[in-house]
Amino acid sequence: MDEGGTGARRLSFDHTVDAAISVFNPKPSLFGVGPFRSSCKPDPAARKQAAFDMEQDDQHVESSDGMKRVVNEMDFFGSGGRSSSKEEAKADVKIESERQGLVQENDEPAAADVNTGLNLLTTNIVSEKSVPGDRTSQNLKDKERVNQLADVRAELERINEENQRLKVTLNQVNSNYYALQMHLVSLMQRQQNRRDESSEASEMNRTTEEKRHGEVIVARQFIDLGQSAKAEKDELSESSSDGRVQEFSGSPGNTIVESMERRKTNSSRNCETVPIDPISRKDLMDPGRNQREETPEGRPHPGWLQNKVPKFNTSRDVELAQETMAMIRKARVSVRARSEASMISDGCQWRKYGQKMAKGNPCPRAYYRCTMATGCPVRKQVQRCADDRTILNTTYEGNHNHPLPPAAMAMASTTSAAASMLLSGSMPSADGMMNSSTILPKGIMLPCSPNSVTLSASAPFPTVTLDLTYNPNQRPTSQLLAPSPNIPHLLGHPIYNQSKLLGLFSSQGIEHHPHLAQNQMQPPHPMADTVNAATAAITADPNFTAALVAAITSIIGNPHRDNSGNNNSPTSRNTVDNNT
DNA sequence: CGTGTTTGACCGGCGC
DNA sequence: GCGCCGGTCAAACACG
Repeated sequence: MDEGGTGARRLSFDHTVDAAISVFNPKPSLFGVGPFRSSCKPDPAARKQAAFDMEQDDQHVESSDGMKRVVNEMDFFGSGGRSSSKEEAKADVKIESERQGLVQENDEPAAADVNTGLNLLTTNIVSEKSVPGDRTSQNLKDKERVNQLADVRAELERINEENQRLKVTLNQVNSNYYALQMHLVSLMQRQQNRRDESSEASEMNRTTEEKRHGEVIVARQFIDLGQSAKAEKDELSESSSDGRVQEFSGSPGNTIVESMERRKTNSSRNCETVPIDPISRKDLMDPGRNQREETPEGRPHPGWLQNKVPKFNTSRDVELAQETMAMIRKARVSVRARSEASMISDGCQWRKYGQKMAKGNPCPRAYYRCTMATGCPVRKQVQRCADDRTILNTTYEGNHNHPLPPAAMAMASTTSAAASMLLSGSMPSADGMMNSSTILPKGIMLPCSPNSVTLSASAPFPTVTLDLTYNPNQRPTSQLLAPSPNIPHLLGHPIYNQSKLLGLFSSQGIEHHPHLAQNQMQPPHPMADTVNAATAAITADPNFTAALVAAITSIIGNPHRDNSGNNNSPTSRNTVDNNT
């Protein structure tokens, strides 16, 4: 079919999600909305299609019987719950364009393709008025058209079915992608708190304990996260455990959680595990709830959104969800990174609109506004740390209203997950660190940097801080670390042995610590092996792989991203180029 | 000339 | 009400 049509469908869906996903949504770029959208508009043959792209309601299409049918929008991903009349209306519209294309392909007389196909009976009427000698040939043409129409209808049905499948698959990929982000970032946070708590314990005991159970422990963490999703459904759908299994196994896209279930049954239960707070579990899925909440047609997306997201049966639920969305828009994500450059590179274009001297900090605070799209509300503040001026503190605020370039997806994904976590129920206190130590399995250590994720709900806006800085002198002696805590955790995964990925945050100061780069190349710590094991389990999932590929592509596929729209120092850029 | 930066002025929220 | 402070605006300026 035409690219425009496909683009329209994707655009419609992505627009839905884009409006609902938290701070930085990578999906528009992930699925290439822009090119599709632009490509479909200029085509005159697809003009009607493009009109539907605009999602203008109540467009009237005159059908063959002279009746005017109403087409609300051109959503080929429309759910099966829609009325059949709308389905027919869409089919009619689609057939028109199909028919036009076929007529031209068959090189029929010009008289045949003048008709736009809006009124198939018109030709018959005209033929009846024509001379009898032409009737035979005209009937043949009509029969041929009918045959073509039947073929086109069959093709349309097939394409619609494929669209449905694609829609489901897309939803599942998106859902798994974001769920995994939240899970992993949440995991990082819990690990941090766990580390704080366990610092009192004996280092030797913990070392042996982790060596013995590390793999199982990490696996259990993901298992518990999987359980969390399950438990959420339990609370909401009151389904039995058997029903849960059926629900998860019903769709291929839920294999992440499903695999967690399987691993749960296969893994050892030697680890001490305290059940995750149900509230926290439920809130882990908040972004999904938000996704669904802002579906334009007021109906949920299929796939995980139906499976894992609380259903809003009351206006209060909707109200709460709206409040959550408002919080997400207000939420801020702060990224601490070492950099001598004036600004870290995140792939976006920024325009400085102000600078102020903040109280208590001799370094000025710079205000930037996203200029990748007119009216993009995203802003960020950049300020050096007063204590350590090599640390750059970047605070993001707002939602991008435009597709993000691939280069911006990495940071966007990280901050998005962080913001989602921040606004989830994992934030127990009004102000302070997330205290989840009580819900963590004992002895779990993950390669997160100290204070890698800090949550604060203090006024005026909740803020989550991703600490990408690293000071080897501050490494706790009792800490069992993966190769380098300063390595950015792409989608929650520690990045080592991937030299190309070193460029991701190189402008954020890693280049200033050559030993870190060396460290990253060293064989992973035994604890890191456990992380790798868990990582491998997750990355085995094809849905995660797709999301991860998109993110990695955004990193290594754009070595010159730093040159776009920020004023990083040449040193940073050179480092990136060298690493890529 | 267009674009981005600089910088003083302005505004609104908040605490006293 | 006043002052402080954070955030934004917009004119002036710099740069390619």
